[in-house]
Amino acid sequence: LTSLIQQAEEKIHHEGGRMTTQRRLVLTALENCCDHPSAEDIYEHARQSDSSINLSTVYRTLHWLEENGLVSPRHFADHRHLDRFDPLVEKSIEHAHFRCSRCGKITEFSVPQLEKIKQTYAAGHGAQIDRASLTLYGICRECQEKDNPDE
Amino acid sequence: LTSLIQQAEEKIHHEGGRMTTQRRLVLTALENCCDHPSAEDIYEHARQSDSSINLSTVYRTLHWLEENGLVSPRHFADHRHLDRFDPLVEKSIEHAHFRCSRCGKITEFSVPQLEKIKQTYAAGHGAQIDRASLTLYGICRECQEKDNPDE
DNA sequence: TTACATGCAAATTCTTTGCAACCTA
DNA sequence: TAGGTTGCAAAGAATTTGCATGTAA
Repeated sequence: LTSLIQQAEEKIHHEGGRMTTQRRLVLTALENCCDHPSAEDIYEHARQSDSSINLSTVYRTLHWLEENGLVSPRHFADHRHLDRFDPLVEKSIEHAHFRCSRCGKITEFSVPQLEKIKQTYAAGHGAQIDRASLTLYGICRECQEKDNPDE
Repeated sequence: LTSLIQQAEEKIHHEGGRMTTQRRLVLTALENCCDHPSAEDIYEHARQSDSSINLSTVYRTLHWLEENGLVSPRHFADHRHLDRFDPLVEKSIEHAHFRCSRCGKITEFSVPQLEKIKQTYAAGHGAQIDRASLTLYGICRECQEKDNPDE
């Protein structure tokens, strides 16, 4: 298993891009600074090695890494940026979502295993679980067909 | 099963609040406008009935509904507001997260069922799944103990 | 040498807040 | 009538963009 930096280096060169000090710093921060760092966390960590690095560079690098499958963005329910809402009527069945990364379409589906997963975590960690959020990301059938109209 | 508006009406009165035209419009929009509406979607939908409604009212109502368990916020990976990042090395094991709504602490855990869930969806819908994001929300053991120090 | 990347500052987008006016119970 | 709610406008926060300059290959 190769490291994040090695994989990134390979991809960057493969695309005709360049490995820079700043990109190395962002990659190092991603691995070392903390679990689930925010852009700001990464910026602060990188800053300790090179105080001239800029926040926008961190954002640009993060986007690039994401597009190339080297980081996975996570969206936790903080207080800010609550993007989408589902109305809830009491005891409505828990559902999950699929989101197409190409066209953005969101599809709901039910996941019988979810209840069990919640129970298992609750039992194992003594936590009280209020709700679960499961989203799959990928390419929907329609978008795949658009990509390969001949098949 | 009672409707969202009925449940909201009950809760509002129970808390000494008031049912207003604007709140009714937001609730109606939540049920009718589209799946997974954004605050903006709800605003636009509500506007069609009363063009004087304000976006900040929509946000305030949405927050209130969320605090009272009547809507569930969802966080999809759009282009904006990518809050947290996980580095990914190829074929790293898929993990899920628990986030305590009280203290904000995030715990990772593995979910053997995830692989199966992805495969099932892919097979059923012809989609290509790139990654999954599962987060449980609730109260962690520590925070529960703080709430009930006597038990 | 020549694109590609960067820093900087300004622009955007999304969300929240203070406050006087308004309206529901 | 009284206190919860609203609209408005301005403040905040997080993120993106344009452009001249710097730099890896």
